[in-house]
Amino acid sequence: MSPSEIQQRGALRLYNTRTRKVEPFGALRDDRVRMYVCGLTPSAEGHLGHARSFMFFDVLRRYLVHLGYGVTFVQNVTDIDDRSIAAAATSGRDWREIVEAYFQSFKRSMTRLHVLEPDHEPRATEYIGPIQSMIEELIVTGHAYAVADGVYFRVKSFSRYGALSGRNVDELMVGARIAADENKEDPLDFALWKFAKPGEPSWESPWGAGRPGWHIECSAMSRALLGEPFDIHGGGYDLVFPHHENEIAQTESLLPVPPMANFWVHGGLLLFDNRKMSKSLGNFEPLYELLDRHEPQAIRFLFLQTGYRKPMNFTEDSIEGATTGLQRLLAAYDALRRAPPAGQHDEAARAALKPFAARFYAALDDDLNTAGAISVLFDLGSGASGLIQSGAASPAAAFLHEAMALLGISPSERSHKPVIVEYDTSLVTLEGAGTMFRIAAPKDAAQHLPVGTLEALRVDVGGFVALDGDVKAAVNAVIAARQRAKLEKDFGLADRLRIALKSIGVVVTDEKDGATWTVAGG
RNA sequence: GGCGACGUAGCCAAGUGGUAAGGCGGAGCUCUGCAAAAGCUCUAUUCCCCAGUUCGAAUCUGGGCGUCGCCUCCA
Repeated sequence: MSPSEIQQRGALRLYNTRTRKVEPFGALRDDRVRMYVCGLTPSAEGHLGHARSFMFFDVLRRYLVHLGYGVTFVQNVTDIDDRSIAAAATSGRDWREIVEAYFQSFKRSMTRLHVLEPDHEPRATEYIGPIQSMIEELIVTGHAYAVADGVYFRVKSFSRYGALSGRNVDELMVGARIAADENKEDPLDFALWKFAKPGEPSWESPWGAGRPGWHIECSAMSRALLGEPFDIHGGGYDLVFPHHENEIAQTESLLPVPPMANFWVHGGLLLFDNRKMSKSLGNFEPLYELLDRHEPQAIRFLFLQTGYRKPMNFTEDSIEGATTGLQRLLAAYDALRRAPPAGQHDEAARAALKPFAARFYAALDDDLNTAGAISVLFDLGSGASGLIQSGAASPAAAFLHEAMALLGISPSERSHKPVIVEYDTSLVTLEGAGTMFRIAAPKDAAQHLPVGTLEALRVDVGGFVALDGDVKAAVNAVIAARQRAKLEKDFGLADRLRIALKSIGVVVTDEKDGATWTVAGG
């Protein structure tokens, strides 16, 4: 089903933190959406909270592309900050090495989660020039000043300070958690440039050797890569204040006409044990570890079943539920895909699908209600047998594929239907109660597959599993032998073979005309 | 102390004025050598509590209780 039949690009509505309303979304110019999403500060391993945020923006990006926009997606890397310097000091390693290691680990996790690569991934240290120019402009225009330990932004010089986060500058003082600093004119002022202490990494500047403060890199890099105003500025809710408030102050102080960004979009935080998952609180499991324990696509599926703006509590129960649900949905997709092609009821079949597609896209248009959209997919999955009978299997499968692709789910092959070949059960023996599994492929000599071999040969293809061809043939041969045993009513042998396959991670599922097998997940 | 969000079945969760989506789990049935999968059916007279507005409220207003977040580095 072509989206254009039922979709109008202007129907997308998005919550805008800047106005605190859900508003119709449109590109500012050229049919191109310029978006900047605050990325990682790689001074520690990424965690699931990062994954939630970046997966959401990934879906937003995919949907904008789907709607026909060109999209320029920028995600920064704040590769210099106090914590990576501190980590370098305690570990004795170079700070660049530490940052690079965490960043590469994070990138691998993003790939496993099917998060698309940003178009630009600028690093703060690569934009020292533009950062310094911006600071210079702020000094010249009276919005910044240099003192003994660095250059600061003069918060009181920007009248709209606090508008994004709904804070009142006078009341911010009362909180008493803002450390007074003898150098600063005002406790609220924040650093644009920090002078280096001995041994710290630094760059030369007109004011003194040092490094950029947090915030300024985003103002400078978004300006350099997207210009102003751009369409969407995103990040986690915890960035609303002070990070995004400060970005606005820096950028808009130099802008004749605000705003810096049309839409400000913030993703809800992920809780773990009902507490915020956070580096500073220390309550998180490294992302790469979690991805080893759980199917990455199931994590994605789980997250998309909660509204992106809501705080969400991650539990083992919830990920198990999502895993099961996703498997069922993909099973329905497989059934639709494998159904015999429809006859000539093409138009009727497409019409049968239209209500599903309409509901699906209506949900996404409504502030990216992915949870509602997924419920439509489940409805479609439940009705799969009916759709097959009415000859709508093919367009239904095509629609499901498109819908899941939008959500970043790859419904690629996950099961292999073996061809039943010539077999000879005498070639199949079991040794050591399933610890050693000797099998013979139809033509080849016997192969030995110790426990764990298949696991070792797993190849991740779009999150699902394909196997090396020889092993696949071998497994098919065993299954063929089992089919023979079943035909001969030797159910004892059939069961032993199934148990043996299971012991090496292969799950056999009988069907009327044969059997399919999958490699057990997890 | 200031600001903000949230509270829907055993669990997760959609739904912002019209009479409770969906998922997981659970129960039963069908199919099946067995197992699994799949299909069908059932699983909240009710949306934290109280008061109010309304013909009508989970949805709006006021009050209360609870949980969480931001105000300091944080996706």
